[in-house]
Amino acid sequence: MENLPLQFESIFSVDCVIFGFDEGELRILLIERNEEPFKGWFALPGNLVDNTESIESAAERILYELTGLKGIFMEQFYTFGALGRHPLGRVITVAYYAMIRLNGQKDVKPVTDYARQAVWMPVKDMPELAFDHSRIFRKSFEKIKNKISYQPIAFELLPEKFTLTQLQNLYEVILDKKLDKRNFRKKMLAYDILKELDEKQKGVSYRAAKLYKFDKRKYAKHFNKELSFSKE
Amino acid sequence: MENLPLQFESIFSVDCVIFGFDEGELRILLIERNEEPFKGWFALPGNLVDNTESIESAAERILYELTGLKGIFMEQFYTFGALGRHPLGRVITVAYYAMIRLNGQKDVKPVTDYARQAVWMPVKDMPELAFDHSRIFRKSFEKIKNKISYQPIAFELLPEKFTLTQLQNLYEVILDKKLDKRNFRKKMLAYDILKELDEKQKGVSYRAAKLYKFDKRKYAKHFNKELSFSKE
DNA sequence: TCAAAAGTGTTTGCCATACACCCATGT
DNA sequence: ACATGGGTGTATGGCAAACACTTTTGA
Repeated sequence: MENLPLQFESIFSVDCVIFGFDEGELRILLIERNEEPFKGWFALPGNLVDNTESIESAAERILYELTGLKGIFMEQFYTFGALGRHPLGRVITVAYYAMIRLNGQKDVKPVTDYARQAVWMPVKDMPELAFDHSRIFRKSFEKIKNKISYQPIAFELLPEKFTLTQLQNLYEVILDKKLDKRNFRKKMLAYDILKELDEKQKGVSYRAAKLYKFDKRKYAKHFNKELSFSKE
Repeated sequence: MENLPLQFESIFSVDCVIFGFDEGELRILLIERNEEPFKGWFALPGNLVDNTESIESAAERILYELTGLKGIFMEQFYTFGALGRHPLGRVITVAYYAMIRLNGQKDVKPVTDYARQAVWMPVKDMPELAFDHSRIFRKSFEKIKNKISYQPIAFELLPEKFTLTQLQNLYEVILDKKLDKRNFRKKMLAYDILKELDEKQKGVSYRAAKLYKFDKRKYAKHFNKELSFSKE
C-alpha cells in the first residue's frame, strides 16, 4: 500500500442477493453461518474481498464458495458502511443482486466450511438475518420491484419455456398486486419480445397453455436502442 | 480490528459529483489537485474515509474541506473498485452526487492544502480528470438524466424563484434535447407541484415572465404516495 | 360432466405529441 | 416600431385500465 496512510485502512466485503422463482414462490439464496459472529444465523452469501481481485470477481468467487453457483451475472446496487454494522470492526460491504433460473435443480451447497448450508428461502418466510443483511435485502427488493416495471428482467427467473400465466404470476409476486389477465397479455405480446412456440404445457389436469420463449434478438432490437419499456 | 484478517485490508474513499446550474449552463464542482499523484490535474472532490466516520459523514466532511460547502445532501450512486484505479494501491471509492442551488454566490474554495482551487466547470468543457473520475462523472450524469425524467430533482438546481423558461432550459440541458414549450408548461403545471407567485422577473429587456416556486407540500402529497412522475 | 385454467375484444379516458400565432415590455 | 422572449389551445394517436364469457382438457 506504498504511500497511502495506514490509519485509513478498512476491510471491505461483498454480499449477494440472489433471487430465484420456484413453485410460484419468489425465493432468495441464504447461507447458514458456521462461524462467529452470528454463528448459526441465516445470512446473505458474502465475504471479504481480497486485495488482488476486483469487486466483481470477488462477488463471483464468494458466491461460488458459499453456494456452488458459478457464472452468475450480478449487478451492484448499493454500498453499506454504517459504523456499527459489523461487530468486530469496520467493514464496508458492496451489495450485488442477480436473478437466476432455477430449472428444477435448485440444489446449492457451500464448498467451504464458512457456511453450514445454503438454502432457497421463500421471501415471505424470511427470518431476521445476520448483521444488517435484512436491510440489504429490503433495499435489493425495492430495486428489482422498481426495475421490473421498465425492464424485462423477469425472464431471468423463469424456465426457458414458460406460459403467460407463469410470467404474470411472477410479476404479481414481485409487484405484490393482482394484474388483469387480458391487459397483461396484450401488453406483453405488444412488446414483441416473446416467441410463441409450437409446444404446450404437459402434465396439467386442465387445458394446456401455450409455451413461450424470451426472444433476445427482438429484445435487443427494440430496447438497446430505446432504453426501456416505458421511458421514451 | 480484532479478529478480522489483516491481509484483506484496503483503503476506501469517497468522491462527490456536485451539479450546479448557472447562466444557463450545467456545471460540476472540480478541484485542482495539489498533491501527487495527478498533481495539477482536475478531479472530483474526494478523499480517504476515516475509520471512525460513516461514509455519509465522510462525504460531507470531505466536500467541506475541499470546497467549503456544508450541509449538502448527497446520494450514493455507485462504488468503483477496479484494481488499477489508483496508482498507489488498492483504493475503492464510493461515489455520491448532489444537485445544488448556486444562487449567484458560487465561490468555492478549499480549506485544506490538498486542493489548490475549486472551480465550477461547465459540463460541456470538462477536461480529462484524474484517476477514473471521468468515468465516475459519466456514470453520475447518466443517473441524473434518468432520474430527472421521473422525479422533480431539477428544482434543486434553480434559484428559489424561477420562470418556466428557466426550468425548461434546465431540462433541455440535462436531457440534451429540445422540448416543446407548450407541452412542457402544460405538463409541469398539470403535476401541480409549482406555486405561481405574484411576482415577475425584473431587469429583462422584454416582457417579464411570471415567477414560480417549487411547492414541497404539494409535491409530498402527490409523490411520496405515488412514487414518481411517470410510473403509475 | 365438472373443475380448472386458457384464451380472447371493446370501450373509455388520459396523456404525449405536433404545431403557430399574438402579447407585453424595454430600448 | 421593433426585437425579444412570454404566453396560450386544439387535434390526433396510442396506451392503460376496466370489464366477463367461452373454450379446452384431464380426471
